[in-house]
Amino acid sequence: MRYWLMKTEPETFGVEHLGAAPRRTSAWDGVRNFQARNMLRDEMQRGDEAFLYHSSCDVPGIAAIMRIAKSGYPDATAFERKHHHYDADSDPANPRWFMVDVQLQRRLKRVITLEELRAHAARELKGMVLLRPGNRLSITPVEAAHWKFILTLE
DNA sequence: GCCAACGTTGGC
DNA sequence: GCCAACGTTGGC
Repeated sequence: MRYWLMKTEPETFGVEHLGAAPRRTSAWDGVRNFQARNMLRDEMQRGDEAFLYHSSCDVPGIAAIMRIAKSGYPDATAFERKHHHYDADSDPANPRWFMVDVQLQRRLKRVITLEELRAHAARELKGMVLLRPGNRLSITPVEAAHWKFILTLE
């Protein structure tokens, strides 16, 4: 089992959108970056766990834990002409973009902020992809040791 | 294959 | 709103 961190803007798709109904799953659509696509398509497996990270907001940070409920499958929004994420170059016979289904496991008791994570960047969280300068990837792998440490901050 | 121009991301 | 850091595009 692997661990991931998935970024989202809370106003667009935050923890509230995942929530409420138990066992509800949501498709993580709209990823239009090849590196992230490769992870969605090739690496993320059902049962993996992922931090839900809120970006572009007042307090960026980790807000919840999700479980991958379904491994990668074609992102159908790429084929919908009217859709915000439409991509004319994605051929339904050979889809370019992929998504996974996620399921909320639990909200964290509090948001673990980017600032806090950065405070440990030189030691406990050394090498964490999220903290690398210039990183913009919306999906990043998380090492098991980092995952555990972050939960101790909660 | 190079690289400049451009668009996007995302913290601040 | 600013801007650095990337990714993508497209001319050559």
